[in-house]
Amino acid sequence: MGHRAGGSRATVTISDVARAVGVATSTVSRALTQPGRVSDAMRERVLAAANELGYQPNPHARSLTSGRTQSIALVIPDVTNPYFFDLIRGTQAQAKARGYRHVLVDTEESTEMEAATLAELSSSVDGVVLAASRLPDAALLEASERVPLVVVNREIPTVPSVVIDTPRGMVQALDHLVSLGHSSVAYLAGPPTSWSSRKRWRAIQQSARRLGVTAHSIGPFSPTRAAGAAAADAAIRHDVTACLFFNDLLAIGSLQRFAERGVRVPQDMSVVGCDDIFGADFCHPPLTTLTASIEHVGRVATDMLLASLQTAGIEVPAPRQREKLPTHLTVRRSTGPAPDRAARPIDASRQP
Amino acid sequence: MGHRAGGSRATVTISDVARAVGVATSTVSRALTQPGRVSDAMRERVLAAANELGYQPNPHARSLTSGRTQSIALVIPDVTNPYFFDLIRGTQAQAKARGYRHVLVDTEESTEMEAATLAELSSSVDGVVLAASRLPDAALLEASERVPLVVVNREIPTVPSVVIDTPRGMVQALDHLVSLGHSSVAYLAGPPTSWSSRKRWRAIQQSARRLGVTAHSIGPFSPTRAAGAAAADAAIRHDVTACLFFNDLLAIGSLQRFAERGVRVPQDMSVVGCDDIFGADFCHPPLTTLTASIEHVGRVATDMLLASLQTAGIEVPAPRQREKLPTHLTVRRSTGPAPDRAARPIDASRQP
DNA sequence: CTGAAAGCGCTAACAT
DNA sequence: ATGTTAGCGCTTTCAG
Repeated sequence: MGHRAGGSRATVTISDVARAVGVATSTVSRALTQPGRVSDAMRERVLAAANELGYQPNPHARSLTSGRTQSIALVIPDVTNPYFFDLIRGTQAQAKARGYRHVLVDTEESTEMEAATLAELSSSVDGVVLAASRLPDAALLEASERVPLVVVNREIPTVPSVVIDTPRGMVQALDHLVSLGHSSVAYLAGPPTSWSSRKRWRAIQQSARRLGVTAHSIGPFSPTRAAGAAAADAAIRHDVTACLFFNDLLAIGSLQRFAERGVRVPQDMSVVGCDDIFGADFCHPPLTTLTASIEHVGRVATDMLLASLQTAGIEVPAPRQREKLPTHLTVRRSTGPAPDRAARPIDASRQP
Repeated sequence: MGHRAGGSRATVTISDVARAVGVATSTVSRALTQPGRVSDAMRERVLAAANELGYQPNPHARSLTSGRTQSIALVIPDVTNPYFFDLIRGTQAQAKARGYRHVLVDTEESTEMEAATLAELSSSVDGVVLAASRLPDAALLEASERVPLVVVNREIPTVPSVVIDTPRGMVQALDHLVSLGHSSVAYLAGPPTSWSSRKRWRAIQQSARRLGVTAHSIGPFSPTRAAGAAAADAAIRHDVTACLFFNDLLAIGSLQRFAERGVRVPQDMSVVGCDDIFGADFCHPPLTTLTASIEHVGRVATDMLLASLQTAGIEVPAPRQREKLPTHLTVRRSTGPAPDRAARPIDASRQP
């Protein structure tokens, strides 16, 4: 008997309601979904009957005929990463606000799984928000022809996107470090397939040249706390006084390692993270990092997606198809003046 | 033209494949979903053609006829809470492993939204994992008659559930505190509708009586970091030397407040959290807390749900319908010996 | 093992 | 404003 034959009758369909009211199913359908196209009296009666019978529309049947599913998907490489939680929060909140269901898919950093997911999804949701894709541009371009798509932190001509301007943020961070007297910094890079990581390094590199300081790119590292230890070790080996990390997870992971190795943050080493995730403000020491509301990114991406659904097929100037959201440096206690490196080996007591 | 008429032809359906192979649609359907019921040769041909044409099954059509949707929902009160991150991770991972899609719904701590969600979901997913429900038993019982349901951290006769034995954990925590010399502790309670919170307090209360120490229940508090400050203030006012918090979020939130008010943790106040969420190990000081793999909870709940789907309607002794998972105390640096309260006002130098 | 036919529950032209 | 009539894409009896 399964679950459909619970306490009451089996599934109540639209025709049960129609029969109860004594009208055609189409009338019920309209009363339920197109308020203006039936008389008020009729709407009342239908709603009453539907309520009475405990009618629940079957979304699958609805999708099948209408083509709309009233659901969007968020595709991310790793549900484990707190960064994405803020994104989930944003997309989920905005989807719900707009009456859409929210499907979450984790591709586990696998490009194949990502590709397969996009293919499947194209027939089961109205649109996709794709974050931190590991797929090449061409694949994304093709996917965006099959299903409305908004990519996050990726820029591809003609594909709608929302990116955070972290390269500019990295430049600010570098300025901050230079103004603190640092002249040799490291960028601890993210995954090689990460578009963002490459962009960030390029910005740092250029800015370093302009400022006349040296910058090393070290890595790649997995964007995880666990990899933070290796990143910290590498930074120490490169003899820099400041680190710009690909993300907060790496930075937070490094903090403990620095402590273990007797490298004081920020006295001996300044640390800058990126994203200002949950925890960045209460780790020890609290992290100087690039702040942007990831939740906001999720909302903007969702809005962009849903807006494009409205105008799908119609030749209306679609709303902004490309957003670049600003980020700013939040200075906490993990950055400080560069150690006086000359003083240390020669005469540590020079300072009174 | 929308998205269905991308670069190639419009949607490829099962009958396109059938036509290409020169067989009936039913044969294609079988070849795709019931491997054993067609000849191997036929399967090969169908698969080849499907692949060739870029056929993607339409899950909605599939659900409509078969009744199965190959998707489950996770319903939680607040995507914001890191506790649920781990749960999401667990359910999402296990669902995917079993070939199910994962729908995420946030009810925003609203009982009405939770009820409405459960009603809707009953026709759109194969089953629901419901965590931290704010609904009364009766409502859940009824819901579980309409859709396969597994509740997390809630126990209701006849409804499958996965709970973490935090009451027992709280007793351990109290033992730990008593062994450190504490004799007056506070329980900082969660939401009044939280079944878990009530259970925990009952366990603490009984255990305190047995151990001959005093325990106050203070609150309720919203289970958030923000509420941690108020909780800290309340604890200070109640003049206790140790706090058991409903969850880590509250505990972490309190840490900063204690610091601001000059209450040293753990010298002046011991703090115990619950759940061991992301951040509990790197906050300052690292939190003594009750550890249980929430991700594991998610996996177990999902497995239980999917197992019940297999046997739905069939009178087979369903697998364990009730799991109680253990938790254990992880001692970090937020708990320490009780301050020598007698000594302070009288003679602070008594200890040599 | 394969084909024919009947719908799943609903929406969307067409009619009226 | 409402009713009629086709299906959406697929699975599933029921026949062969």
